[in-house]
Amino acid sequence: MFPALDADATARASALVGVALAYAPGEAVYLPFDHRYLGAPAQLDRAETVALLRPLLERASLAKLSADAKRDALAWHAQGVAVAGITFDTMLASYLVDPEQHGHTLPEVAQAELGVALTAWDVLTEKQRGSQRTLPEVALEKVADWAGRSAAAIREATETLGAKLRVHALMPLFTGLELPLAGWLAVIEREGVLLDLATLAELSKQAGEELAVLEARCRELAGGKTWNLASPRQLETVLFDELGLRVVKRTKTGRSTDHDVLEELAAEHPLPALVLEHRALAKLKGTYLDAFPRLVDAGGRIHTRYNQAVAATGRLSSSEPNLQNIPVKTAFGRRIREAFVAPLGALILAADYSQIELRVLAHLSRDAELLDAFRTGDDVHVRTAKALFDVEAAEVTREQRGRAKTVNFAVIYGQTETALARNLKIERAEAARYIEAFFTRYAGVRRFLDEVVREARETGEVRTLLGRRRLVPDLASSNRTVRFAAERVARNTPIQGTSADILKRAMVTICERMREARVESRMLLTVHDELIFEVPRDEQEPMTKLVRTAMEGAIALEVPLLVDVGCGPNWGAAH
DNA sequence: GGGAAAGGCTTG
DNA sequence: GTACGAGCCTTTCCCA
Repeated sequence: MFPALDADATARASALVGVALAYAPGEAVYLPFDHRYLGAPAQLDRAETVALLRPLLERASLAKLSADAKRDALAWHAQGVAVAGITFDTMLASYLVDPEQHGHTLPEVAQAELGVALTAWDVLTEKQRGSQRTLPEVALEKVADWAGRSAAAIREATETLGAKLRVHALMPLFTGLELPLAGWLAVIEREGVLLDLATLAELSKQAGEELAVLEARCRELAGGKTWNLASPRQLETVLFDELGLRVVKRTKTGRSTDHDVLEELAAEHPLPALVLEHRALAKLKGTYLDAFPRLVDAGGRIHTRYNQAVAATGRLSSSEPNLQNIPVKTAFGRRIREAFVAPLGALILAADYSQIELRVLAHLSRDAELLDAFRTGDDVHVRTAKALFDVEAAEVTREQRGRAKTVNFAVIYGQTETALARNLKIERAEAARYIEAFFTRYAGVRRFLDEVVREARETGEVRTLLGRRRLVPDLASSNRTVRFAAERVARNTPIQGTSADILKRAMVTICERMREARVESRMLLTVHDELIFEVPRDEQEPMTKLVRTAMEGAIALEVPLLVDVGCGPNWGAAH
């Protein structure tokens, strides 16, 4: 099926650069590797191979294909090569065709698209307990064979996936949004964000002392017994067997001690509240305060990975470390954000969309009341509160606004009255009344959501405003639980996914404009509806304008998009 | 001793 | 029997 590969050329290219196969030079380059493989295999000269491949990679018409464009761009940048003209990416294409059918790594795509079983990385490197070969330690013939087959699979999959992108009208999203975004994500990841280690150390020390105090008090309350507070199993024994507290909820294997349970039991005994406090603090210490210092580079920066082919709705996810779940809700948690700092002479600029999902819902549903709320600039939660509690805007209490906010989100998530009741800690009938009141006030929203589900049943898919699709086969399930879950997915995905489309489009535009304007500012982080930048002080004003303009103008909706921008010495102060 | 599952916590 | 989308930590359990 494929022209015979020149074994020597294959081996040379593979081994030298990590693993790259220059295939049919002059036409295309297929890159079956990512940045982890740049371990400079010893057999060949790195500079020689970089020199060999550089002209291919830096010329737009030549460097055509890639399994994972972002990784390639990162890896090559480390070699001093600016990859240009990546025009395909099997990972992103597979993700757009069907985001959740299977994973989108090259072996998974090869299996699904071609029925070809590629050797897994862990098999190639003979990973066994405690040991794994590095690429240079793998026999050259094996590496070459692996690289060659991978490159051939990319070539084949590019054909099949390209056809599917066209059939499903996904090409504009692919070439206009996801592919350019991949390159910018590589730049963002490479840049990293500066951490103030002294702040983290101080907070860790405080947390440690507080945890010790909590442990001592818990021990007293448990009758002098010492146990591991981090163990739900042991806590179960203490609470229910030794203290005789009542069982609120069960897990698969025992009696639950989760947050809701402990909150309820707090009314009967002082211990649960202390355990809650301990858990929250231990979480912050373990996940952020103690983990981050180990992850910073020599320049004090921390580099996350933005996964572009994971979330089924089209959102990005962040890992190693996840910088999209940095605490914000508690006072102590917010102090962790203060450790994300700007270097001397610069500021952190944070820009976030105001209520983007509700605005998207207003646009998609064309509901008159919701459109009016956003066009007149009213507080939409207050509007909902007026409907729920039958009061005038001026009479809405904070408590009522908070409940209305929860109801607004409940609708976006397709929540049922049972779940809303549990969430708001009210009777089911009361929750049902809220939901009914919401849909009476926003009648167009109900029509829209019903229509989304109806159409999804017909077509088997839902789409976002930019045409991103998600398949929902479970709408036809005979299992009620499964079917209802699919209906919630069908209702929520166009809203969450359209918001993701908008933010991604803003990211690409902003990065392009920043490059054109030759600013020193850098985009550092993205958190679903928020973008974080590092901005030299003398660029604060132009950057504020650039970012706001691009975000608010990312797409024209039936309602305005509003962006809040703030600056400060750190992430915490920028809001 | 390693890996997977379970339970729980963080975020938009 | 029910909230949408994610990732990471510790403990527990199982197996070689």
